Amino acid sequence: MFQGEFSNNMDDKGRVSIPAAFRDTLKTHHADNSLVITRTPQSRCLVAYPIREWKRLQTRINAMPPSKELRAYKRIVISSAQEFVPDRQGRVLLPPVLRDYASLNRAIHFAGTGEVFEIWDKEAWDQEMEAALQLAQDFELSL
Amino acid sequence: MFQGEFSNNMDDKGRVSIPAAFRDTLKTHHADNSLVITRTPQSRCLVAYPIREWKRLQTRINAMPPSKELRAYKRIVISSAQEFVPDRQGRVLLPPVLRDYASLNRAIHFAGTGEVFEIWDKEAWDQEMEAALQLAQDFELSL
DNA sequence: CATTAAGTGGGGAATTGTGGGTAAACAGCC
DNA sequence: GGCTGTTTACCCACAATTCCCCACTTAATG
Repeated sequence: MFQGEFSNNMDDKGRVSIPAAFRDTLKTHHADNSLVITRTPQSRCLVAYPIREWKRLQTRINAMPPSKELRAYKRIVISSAQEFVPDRQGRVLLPPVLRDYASLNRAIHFAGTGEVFEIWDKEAWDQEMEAALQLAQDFELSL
Repeated sequence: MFQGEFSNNMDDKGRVSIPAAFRDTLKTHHADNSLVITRTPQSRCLVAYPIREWKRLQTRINAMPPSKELRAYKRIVISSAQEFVPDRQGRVLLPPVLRDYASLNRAIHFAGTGEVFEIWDKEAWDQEMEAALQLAQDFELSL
């Protein structure tokens, strides 16, 4: 289970430390410290899957009937997917394609969402938070 | 398995480096570093097949009953197909026919799609991405 | 305080990508 | 055919990126 939020800095070479908490859950729950990182259509951020979860997603996708939307989804999610093994310091080097998509600068924000975790540019995350606040506020009033 | 996306530049002579990751999977999974590159009717991009995959496609095509559509398909896909062996630096020289079809300029984008990979003009790819994003946003919610 | 763990920075070797040079192959043209 | 200009194949050299290691800083721990 990936839980909690963490902020780390990407260095000039494009490396970011995966939060230790996440590396731990990888080790203990997956016995394998590699990650598949890819885009996601719903926001301008990246998603990191443990291999097992990634395979599950793939089989779910392959079981779906073909459609325009599915093709689009595959283009976004599947084609950009790459496997990463953190280096001895627990970092991964994010390639330009992924960096660009999520417009990652120096400050990176990690957010655990259960089976996977998201990788955000800190600023983008903060904005998303603001927007989410608004939405949730209005929502609560109607409760 | 061709996975991940990569961007490289085509030089003035029309040469592009095949991403090292793709050359690797060619080496390891096909023991043969030659590629068949051709047009695809689906989008304005090129598709690169390892020889084995190319042959599979051919046999599938040959097994089909003749039709107007098949003839059109063959014209697009088969006739433009050419075999390439990357040079010592891992590049191929894309001939004008192929370059024109995909309107390749300097910035070239490679996208792995499993058994094959696609070759796009970077700009065209970005546009495709935008469109795909629109389509896929609602779609993902249903996963 | 020493000690451990986490994040960060940087050096150097190896790999990958890019630019060019030269000679062979090819095409068009007188 | 022989000449000429263009394209292609093959080679070398440099630049940029990536990989793998070590070291420093800061914070948490006993």
